[in-house]
Amino acid sequence: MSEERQIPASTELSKAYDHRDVEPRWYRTWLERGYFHADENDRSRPAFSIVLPPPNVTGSLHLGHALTATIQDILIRWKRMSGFNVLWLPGTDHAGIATQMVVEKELQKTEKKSRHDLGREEFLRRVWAWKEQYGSRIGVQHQALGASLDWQRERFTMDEGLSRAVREVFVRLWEEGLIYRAKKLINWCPRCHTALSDLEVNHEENHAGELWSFAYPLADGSGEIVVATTRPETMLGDTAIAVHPDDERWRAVVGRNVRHPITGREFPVVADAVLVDPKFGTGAVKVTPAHDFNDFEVAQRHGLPLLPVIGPDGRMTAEAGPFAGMDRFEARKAVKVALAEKGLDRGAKPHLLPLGRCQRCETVLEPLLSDQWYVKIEPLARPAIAAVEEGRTRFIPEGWTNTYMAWMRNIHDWCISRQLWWGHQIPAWYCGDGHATVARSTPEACGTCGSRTLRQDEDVLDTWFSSALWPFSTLGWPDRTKELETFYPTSVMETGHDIIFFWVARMMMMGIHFMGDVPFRTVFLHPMVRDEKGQKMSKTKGNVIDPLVITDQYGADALRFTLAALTSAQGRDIKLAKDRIDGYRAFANKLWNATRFALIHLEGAPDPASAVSLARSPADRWLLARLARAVNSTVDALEAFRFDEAAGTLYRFCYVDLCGWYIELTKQVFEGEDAEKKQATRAVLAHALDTALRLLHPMMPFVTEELWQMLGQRLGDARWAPSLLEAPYPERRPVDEAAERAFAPVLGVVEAIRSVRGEMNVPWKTVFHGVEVGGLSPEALDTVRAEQGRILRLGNVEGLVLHDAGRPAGRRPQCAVSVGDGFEVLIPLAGAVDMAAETVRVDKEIARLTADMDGVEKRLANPSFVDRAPKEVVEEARARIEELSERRRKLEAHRAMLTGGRSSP
RNA sequence: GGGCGGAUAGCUCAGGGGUAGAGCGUCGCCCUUACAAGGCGAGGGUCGCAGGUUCGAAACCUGCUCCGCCCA
Repeated sequence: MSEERQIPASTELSKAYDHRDVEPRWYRTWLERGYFHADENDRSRPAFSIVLPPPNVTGSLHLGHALTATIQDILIRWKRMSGFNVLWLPGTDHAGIATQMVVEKELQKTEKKSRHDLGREEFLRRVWAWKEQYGSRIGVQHQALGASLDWQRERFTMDEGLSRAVREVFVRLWEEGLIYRAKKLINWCPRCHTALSDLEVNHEENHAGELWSFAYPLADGSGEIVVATTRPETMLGDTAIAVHPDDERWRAVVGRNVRHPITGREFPVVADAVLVDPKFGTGAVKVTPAHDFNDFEVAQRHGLPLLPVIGPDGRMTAEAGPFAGMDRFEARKAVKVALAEKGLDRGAKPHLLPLGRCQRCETVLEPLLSDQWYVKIEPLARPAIAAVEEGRTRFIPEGWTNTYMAWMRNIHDWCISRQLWWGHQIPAWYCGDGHATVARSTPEACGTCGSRTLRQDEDVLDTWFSSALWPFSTLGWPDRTKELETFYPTSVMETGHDIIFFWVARMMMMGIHFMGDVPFRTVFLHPMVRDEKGQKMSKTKGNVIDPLVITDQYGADALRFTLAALTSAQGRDIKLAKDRIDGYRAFANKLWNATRFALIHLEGAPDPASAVSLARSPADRWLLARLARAVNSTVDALEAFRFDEAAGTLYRFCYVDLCGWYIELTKQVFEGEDAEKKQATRAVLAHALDTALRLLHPMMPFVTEELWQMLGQRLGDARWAPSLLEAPYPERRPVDEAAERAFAPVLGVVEAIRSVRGEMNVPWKTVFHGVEVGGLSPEALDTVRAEQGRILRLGNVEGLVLHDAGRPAGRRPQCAVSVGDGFEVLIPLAGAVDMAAETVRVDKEIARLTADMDGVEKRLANPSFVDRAPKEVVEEARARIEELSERRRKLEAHRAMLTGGRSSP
């Protein structure tokens, strides 16, 4: 057991915490002991499950992923410690286009070959080899972050089981009529040579282009129609001119023909109220149905022919006549020249236009007419909308519900075929007559005509098609597994809000359709991580940060805590500044040193569980009350996904209450002779540290585990768990508010003394002699008397004079006075400082009190405030005035004394 | 064009009708035997602008300005 504990036998800790030594050691240990592995057969405990949204296997994690991993791991570790049967399932997706491109590029570089040179089979072998070699990078990164993922269940969208799920889903949807094949306009990337779904298009808002006008002559030579375009080359595929039906200017030409100035084709002028805005330009619009989505609609409405003039490679087709074979952008220039030569150029002006680009390669997309496979979305979307309306799945922050709904209600059919090799090949086979046979396994014969010469569809499915199945395919579907039974629906889907449509929406549709229940109960959408200047991180900007660089430098705990502290449930973007991470690295060091202090003094400590019963001193009871408050608000915060609040609460408790006050207060006890008091202090200190480390563990797993083990060893507690992962998470408890109130005067007196010292620049070494404390209530007097040793210590005071309850602290020249709520402190300064400085200090304090009073008095002077505000508020204001004026009165008396003292020394 | 956020201390952000907060940075003092990756103290804000509701607005309402995002 002791060798398993992984700690040095010595209690001599180094002065500073070094994450480099601690982090890898613990991760290995946790893994070896199987803490991350979920038990699908354990139904005795409630389940809590998260499937990690699969990152792209070719990629490496960026800070957005680090945030995802951190938040999920916080939830997972918290729930695991809270007694849930926890599953956190890792994996990656095959990222069709991205991976294929990476391997193609590599192939081009090293062997000067294209994938076509290799052939499909050999190329795929290379992709798999590539995946085997580099696909583990993401796992390494997750481990460095401390993610407690169940690696034994790691999945990949292209592995055998998931491929079976993909095929099953495809065939079933086909059989249900929810998958179909059709020739439509789609977004096409001429560089990647594939169709893309709407979501894979990057829209550039205001591309600086030009609006160029030219004239179409009427076929009968009786005039011309001037139209404007941002894409002159498409005029080669025009099949109509459209005008608005109510436009008087053009009414006469509707139904007549124009002649194409280059190809000589004749086509009609049509009236279309949807497409044409009569206020724009001449009010006449050219119509290119085969290369524009709006024009395509016009063609449907008016029965116009579709004339593709640009091919899949972005070059002009034979239909483009003299321009055939020319690149589309070359053709743009050439067409302008050709029309100008014919005297049809009517000028150009600068114009801002929206432009669709390929998400992968930034190439300007081409709307292209082609045969593709589609999922009919509406029947799948309807139940997915209902599930959210009925609250079966809930979004946090709630605001994203609207985004989800809006998209789901306007959703188009989903183009799922991609002209790639890397991916799930579509399980459809064609015979010589073009009949399609869709099947789970390679069919013998055509389902329509029985032909035995079949060729499988060459296209593959959109990667997101397989990702959409992730919440159940990873659990063994289509088999009915224990895993599904135990862990589906998953508890939380945690991802970025930019991914609502890609993952969340599609997983919802597929999960409901195939499992009969939603894939997750809660969707938590985290903010986007930006750099410290607020810029989006992107490869092109070069501001992407590898989480490993950060964890090396600052430690995973510091990075995790920073990310948690910046994640409010408000959804604001995170600007990640290094200073902030550095600050939390210091926090880890603080915990380290607090534990180091504890280890020195905890020898022979009683069981921390006895802390509450042993604690008697006001300081002990005060700390336990503060601890209870910290426990409660941490648990509240975690339940509400308020990671910032959880982090803030724990940071403040550890820094301020535990280290700043309590540990300082214990020094006086540990240096003293009161054995009983020492034992109580040890119990409280050990209990507070134990509890704090448990509370912090989900956010800072490494340093807490290391310290907790040391604490356990020091305490010699045989029941101490071998890992913090097995220790129960602290539970909500009542807060001893009386203890907090009772101790306040002690804290106040110390602060008053320190404040005088600080403001008057009295060095710490200068001891204050004969400090008097007065103006105390009987109860406060008892507390201050019981804790006076601590005041001496924390104020560096010798000889504390406590006045009887209710009696003031006395008035003497050569003193500083501080008046708080329910106490006053008199500090003899003779010889220590200049009395003029004290006058300045007191004047400042009086001015502050006066300003505060003015505000409250103004309110009280308003009769309608006294009349109409709630009684408690008015009472509070009155009490406040009382207190402030009392304090001011005392300070003024003191000031008079100072002035007198100075004039007659 | 439609929609959603945001604007609070020098920076990064909480707060959400009743005394303006935190962290970091800044300034001053201090190597105080857990920690200089530290301690103590201090300074710093007409809560984007203009109206309105209210006894009372940073918060609620309306409009505006700027910034960001999503959708078409």
